[in-house]
This record gives sequence, structure tokens and C-alpha cells, in this order.
Amino acid sequence: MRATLRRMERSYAAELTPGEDVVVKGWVHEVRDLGGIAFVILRDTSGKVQIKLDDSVDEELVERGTSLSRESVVAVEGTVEEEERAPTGIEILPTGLDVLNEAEPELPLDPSGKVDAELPTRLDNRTLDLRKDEVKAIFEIRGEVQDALRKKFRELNATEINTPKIVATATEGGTDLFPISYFEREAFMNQSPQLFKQMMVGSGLERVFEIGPIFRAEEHNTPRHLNEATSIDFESAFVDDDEAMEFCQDVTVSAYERVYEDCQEQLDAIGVDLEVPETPFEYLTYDEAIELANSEGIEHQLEWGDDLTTKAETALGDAIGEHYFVTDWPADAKPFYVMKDDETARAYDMMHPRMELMSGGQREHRVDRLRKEIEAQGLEPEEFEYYLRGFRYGMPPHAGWGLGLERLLATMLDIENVREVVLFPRDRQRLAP
RNA sequence: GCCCGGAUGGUGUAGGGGCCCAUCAUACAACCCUGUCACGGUUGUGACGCGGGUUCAAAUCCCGCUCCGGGCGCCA
Repeated sequence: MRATLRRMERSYAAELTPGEDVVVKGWVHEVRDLGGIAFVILRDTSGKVQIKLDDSVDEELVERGTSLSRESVVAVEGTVEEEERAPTGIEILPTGLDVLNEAEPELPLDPSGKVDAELPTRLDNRTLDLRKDEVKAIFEIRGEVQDALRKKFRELNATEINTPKIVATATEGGTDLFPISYFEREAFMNQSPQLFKQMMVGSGLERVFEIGPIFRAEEHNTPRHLNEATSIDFESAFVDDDEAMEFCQDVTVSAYERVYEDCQEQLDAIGVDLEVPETPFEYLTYDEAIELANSEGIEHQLEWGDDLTTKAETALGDAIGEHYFVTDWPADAKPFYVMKDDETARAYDMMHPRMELMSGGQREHRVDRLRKEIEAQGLEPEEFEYYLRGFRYGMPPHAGWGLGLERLLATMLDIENVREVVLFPRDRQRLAP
């Protein structure tokens, strides 16, 4: 059989035709021994297929088949037969069975889903966890979403870039950074590609995007924060805030459309009835947003200048019930690179009813005003010289935004905790695996 | 950073001073069973996070530690 296995092509469980001789490879999902007849359920990436073991099969093979431990990896050679009593309408009558890798009995979690496992247990055993259809589906969708985003960005003539993740200084004040040792100097893991993508706007590229990791050392402990997250960044020359928001809306909707069209099977596995958001999204100014939030009777009434609290976000989300933008924020609430008109900043956030997804703005492209803003926020312009340099020799007006991939997925798939949509999440207590 | 809550067999749980050498499900082991599809049946295996304290008696109450979950702040 070994020699045969090497030569024969592998067939997938979901793509078998009655009458053919095949070799299937996968995991032992379950063994059901009824006495005179037994069934091995084999699972591969495509689905499951039943292997029949009865007195028409070689006795030694039946013995090997019924003593398999769950989740062992096997190769089974046999004939596909039509059988209406089988779960998928077909089953395999085996002529050979090789155990390629035996799994230890007593699994740390149950991939067949009979008994739930808590998230920490699942994350410690992510490979086993990902054998469950509903978990696997999340990551298939995640891959599909990234593909859809890239396609949409290219339609918008944006060039995909990769900016450094090891940097000498903070992007802005506020968020704590992870310090690392860089030869004899101190360096940091970058919290955002913000400054680099802006520099690229002034290069020959004009319009750029990046889907990459960002690192934040904040010790938050919530279902919507990660210390390593994936940011979808966009920045474009000769674009204003209104146009940039429209792009964000379009990019978001394109991700929904792709999942809706191509991932129905995965959505079923997760149990989500996906609806593509209606466009255009609603626009609220910051003034309107705090007024609406206050009128919804939130506990701590907001005053002008306050950031939207979690309770306010929830109240707004409930009132609006769909994606929306909040524009014209108080100038003091936004970082130095956002363009300000007196008291307000030309900044915008895109919200899902459950949480903030995106933050962006019209950028300040005039180097003298940029210097003043850096100083006004208590930062040293000298530390940003590498950045300001790009503004001294021809920087076009520009706008852009950063959208959180994990939040986009968690809200799209109605998943409570963003950790669920990351293979190996990094949070306050988790550094491995 | 502040504030809550939790930790019981491999996994998920019940139990909140004595009724507990700890419940149920699943798993694992053995046996029975010829159509299962969360197969069924019988028997068995296996646990109170760590350290200290209170008490005649602690899984249960108290203190400290470790780990985990959540809310808030802030953010993507």
C-alpha cells in the first residue's frame, strides 16, 4: 500500500464520485463502532467522508480502523460507493489504511464540538481549534477580505507599500510603545505607518495603501483591543476629507460584498446572516453626535471637547443602527498631522454601531504650520526632522485613514472578541503561542 | 492605569461550612451491539490554581500570590 500511496493522487472528501478508486487523506474525526459494522469519519479541508468497516473488509484492516485514536492522520485507499444511508450519500469501502501520524488520546479540546472550550484553551491549542468549521471559516473569510481590500485599492490606483515596523520615535504622543534594543540604541515597534505613508504621498507614488501590523503597548483589557493589530492604511495626494471618507466607505463595502458573494458556506458555518451595509453611510458632525448621544440619556452627559465615551458610542450605535461617520472633531482631540480650522479638526472617524473602526483626516501639508502643531502638542520638531524633510520640497494636499482589520472582521461576523479573528493574538497576558 | 468577577477530572460544568473519599456531560479504557450520522448500552478511570489562616469540620469563609475573564479610561 505504501508504494501505491506515493503514486496515487489524493482525492478530497467533498469531491468523490461513486465508482472511482481513490486515496483520501485527512484526520480521524470520529470512529463509530456498532459491533458488526463500524464507521470511520475522515475529515479533510474540503469536508468529511465516511469509511465503512464491515465483514466485506479485510479483518486486520477493520481492527486497525476501529482502534484509531481521534484526530490521527490517515490515508485511506478504497472504492467510492453510492449509499443513501451515509451522511453525504457516498461512502468508501477501504482496501488499505495507513496511519501517517497517531494523535495522543485525551485531546485538549474537542474539534467535533461536542464540548465547548474557553478561549484561552482554544488559543493554547489553536491548530486543533482551527479544525472546527466555524473557526476555520473565520480565517478563510479573513483571507478573502484582505484579497478584496487589495483589489479595491488597486481599482482606486493605490500602490501597496510596506513601511518599517522598527522605528526610532513615536508616531505621535499618547500611545505607549514597545521599546526594543536595536544594536547599541533604543528603538520601538511602530504604532502606526502614519508618518511614512504621508511621506509617500509626497513621493512619486501619490496614492498608497498598506495592510500591516501595528503595535501598541497600552495595558488595556477589552474585547476590542490588541497589542498587535492589523491596520488597513490609506493615504492619497490631491484628495480631501470628503473624498477620503467615500473611499473608506467603498473599501469597507467591497469587503462585505466579497464575503457575501464568495463565502456563504463559511458564513453558514459561523451562523451569520450577513447584510451588505447600505450606502451612503450617515454623516454626523461631532456636535451632532454629542447632542444625539446626550439626548439618548447617557449617564455622563458629554461636553464639547470630550471624546466619545464607550457608553456614548453604544448609544449612538443603537440610535443609528448602521455604519456612520463622525466629522469635525475638536482640534485638541486630534494629533498634530491633522489639518485644523480654528477650534475643529478636519478629522473623521468611521463607526460601526458596536465600535470605532476607522480614524482619518485631511492632513496638514504646510510645513510651517506642521512644525507649530508639533510644538503645540509638546513634541520636539527635531525628532520629526526625517518626516518634516518630506514636506519641504513639495508636499501636495492629502488625506487618508487607518481602518482596523480585526474590528472590521469582528463587527462583520458579529464576533464579540477581536481575539477570535486573530490566529495568535497578542494581548496584555498572552505572548505565546 | 482604575474597578468588578472567576479558577473543580483531558475538556465544559454542578456544588457557596458537615448531606462531598464531590454532580452531570463529554473524553479515555474494557466489554456488548450490522447502518451509525452528537450512535446506543454496561462497567471502570480521572479534579477542588498555589501558600497561609479561621473552625471540631473548608471545594465552600478570611488573607496573600499566580493565572484568567469582563467593565471603564483610551484607541484601530
